[in-house]
Amino acid sequence: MPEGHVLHRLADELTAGFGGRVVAVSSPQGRFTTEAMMLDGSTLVAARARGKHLFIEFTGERIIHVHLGLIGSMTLGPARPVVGQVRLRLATDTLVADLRGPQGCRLTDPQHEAAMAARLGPDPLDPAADPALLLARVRTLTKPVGTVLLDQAVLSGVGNVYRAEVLFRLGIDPLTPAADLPPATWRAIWDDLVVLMAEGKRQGRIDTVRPEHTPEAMSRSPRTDDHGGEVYVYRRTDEPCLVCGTPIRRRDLAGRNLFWCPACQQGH
DNA sequence: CGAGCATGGTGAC
DNA sequence: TCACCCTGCTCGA
Repeated sequence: MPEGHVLHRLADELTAGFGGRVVAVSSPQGRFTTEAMMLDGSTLVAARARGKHLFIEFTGERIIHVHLGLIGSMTLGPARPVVGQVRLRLATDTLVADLRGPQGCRLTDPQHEAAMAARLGPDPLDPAADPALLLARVRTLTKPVGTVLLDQAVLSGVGNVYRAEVLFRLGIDPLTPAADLPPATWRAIWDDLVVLMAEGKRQGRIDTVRPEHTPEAMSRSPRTDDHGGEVYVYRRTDEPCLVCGTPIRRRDLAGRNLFWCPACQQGH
């Protein structure tokens, strides 16, 4: 369930719970045993997120690079027995972090982290990110905006939910060629993502509906989807648009399900 | 209880 | 473009 907000939240939790502490590192499942043994008993310095990548730094410039992929998860909680397949466990006397089903988990170094960071576009959750890099990049791209938003080299941290929701909120047709959108529109996309993703990080869920369209305001039932948030179009195929009532549509774009309102999203 | 699917990305072809 | 990674949930039989 990971878009960028999940990784940034996780990085903060790891730093708060394990930063400056001696950490027991293990790999109950066995796929990371060699690396875990080298780190076991080391002090965790800090954890950082860059887009959807997570970097957990230990003393001696040793860094665990984690990518959760589609199905991976990392959960923090009180000390408890290992249940199921745990690729990596970080533990103190009172706190445990279990990594399950990640796409990637490897021991690397600062050079590798820097190289990875260099391949990523600006991250709306990075306070130091420069949206000018995004604007310069998209000026030459003819692919649809709905495709470009998922390209981590152009913009990092955005996933399939934020893609659909930010395009709806700004009334943009997802198939509009990226370069056809005026710079001001791309700037508006960036600004909206900064707000939405910061809120997503803070709440631990994705909420994108404006106050006037909330379940309370519209006397409708709250949404109970996997990510738990209130959204306009994501996974609402054939349901009425919360703004105009037109059935929400779905199609494949960039290998992922795209959801949009054909009536509200005609502009660019 | 099995099939299908999912907020993601890689690598083979 | 597709198989695959590998987990957890939902849905239909």
